[in-house]
Amino acid sequence: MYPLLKKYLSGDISITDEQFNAACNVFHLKTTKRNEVLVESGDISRYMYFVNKGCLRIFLLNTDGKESTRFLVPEGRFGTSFPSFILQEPSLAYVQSVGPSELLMINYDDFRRLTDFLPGWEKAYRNNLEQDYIDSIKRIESLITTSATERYALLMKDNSDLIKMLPTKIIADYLGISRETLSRLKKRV
Amino acid sequence: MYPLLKKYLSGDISITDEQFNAACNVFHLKTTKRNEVLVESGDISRYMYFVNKGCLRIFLLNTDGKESTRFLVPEGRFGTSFPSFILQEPSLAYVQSVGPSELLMINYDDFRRLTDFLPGWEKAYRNNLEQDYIDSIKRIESLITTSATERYALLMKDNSDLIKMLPTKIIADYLGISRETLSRLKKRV
DNA sequence: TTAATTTGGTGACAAATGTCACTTATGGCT
DNA sequence: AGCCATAAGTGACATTTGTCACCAAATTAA
Repeated sequence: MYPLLKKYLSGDISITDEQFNAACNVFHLKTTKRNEVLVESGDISRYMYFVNKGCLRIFLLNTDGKESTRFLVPEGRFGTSFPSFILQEPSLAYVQSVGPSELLMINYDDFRRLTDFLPGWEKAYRNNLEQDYIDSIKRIESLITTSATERYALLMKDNSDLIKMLPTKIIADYLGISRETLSRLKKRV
Repeated sequence: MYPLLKKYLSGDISITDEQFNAACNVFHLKTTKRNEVLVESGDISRYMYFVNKGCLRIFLLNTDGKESTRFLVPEGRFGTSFPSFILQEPSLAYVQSVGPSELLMINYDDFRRLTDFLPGWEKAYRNNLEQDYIDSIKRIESLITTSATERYALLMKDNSDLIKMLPTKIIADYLGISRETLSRLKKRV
């Protein structure tokens, strides 16, 4: 069961089925519908979600009703409103499944205790954090150094699968531009 | 010596002078001049720098010669070209000290081994990573959700000390806008 | 299947920001 | 102290992007 999760939790070293099963006890399966909201803005994000199938979206809603996508979490990765989950304080962002999804959720205390079951987790978690941080640095760089056109071209090159499966409006607010602007970029590029 | 570093390395638990001294052996003091470049784009960033005095700046240089500041590292924090250091691959960014600074540098292998000397480091490092990641998420949010005017107002509120000590052009490319635009914002806000 | 809703595209115009050229002010260095 | 290089400010104009209104296409839900 859940080979993606097992791979993710193992890190460098392989873990036994017993160890993995013990860890699995603290994960709960949640099946979501399209556009289902898992965390509302203002809630404390109590769970970390592993995307076994589907895709999560973390987004902000400003006072004018405009949405901005902070992150997209593809299959095989953990995601949640990270600042809220880690600090256990109210979330600015919403967490939503963009399509019908299969999530494995784990609460804060269990997440912090994962290391008790899983010998490789301490290091694997640190590596994942480092990689997520690096990804976010690259996102910052693209936002401060490139125009919308370049950002779209880059996303198309690196994440063409995301572009294919997600509606334009989500891609647009992930890039930090309006739907209309993206619509026009598509013609030019 | 170096109370700021000791505090940072300790994390939650206090460490003894002996433990700290052992750790100190792998740090080397470097005194830099204003605008001194520590890592060139294309180099592998071999050191993590602890800012004991002064301020570091991590910036990108595009083909037109325009600079963009990815991060500013204040006193009492670690900084380097993080993706390059962690992955030990060539850096896109430059690392520079904005004023005369006092840095404590540690090479990659020693950094990875810090945990051998310091009982609290594993956890402290993870906490710092989480916090740095959260900070970068907030930066992404401000870049995708707010206008230049709002970003400047927010920076002035949260980091007025940085604004005071750094030249306008650095603040401008940290915000991802041109010097001229920032100049005009200052009058309006 | 159909009706309703959502999404995507486009024109016209507005607003924000960038670019260039130039002047003034500042601050580092000898 | 004084010179020089760098930084900051500003006007005019170009470019990019956003906003609004509207229609077409696609997708969802009944």
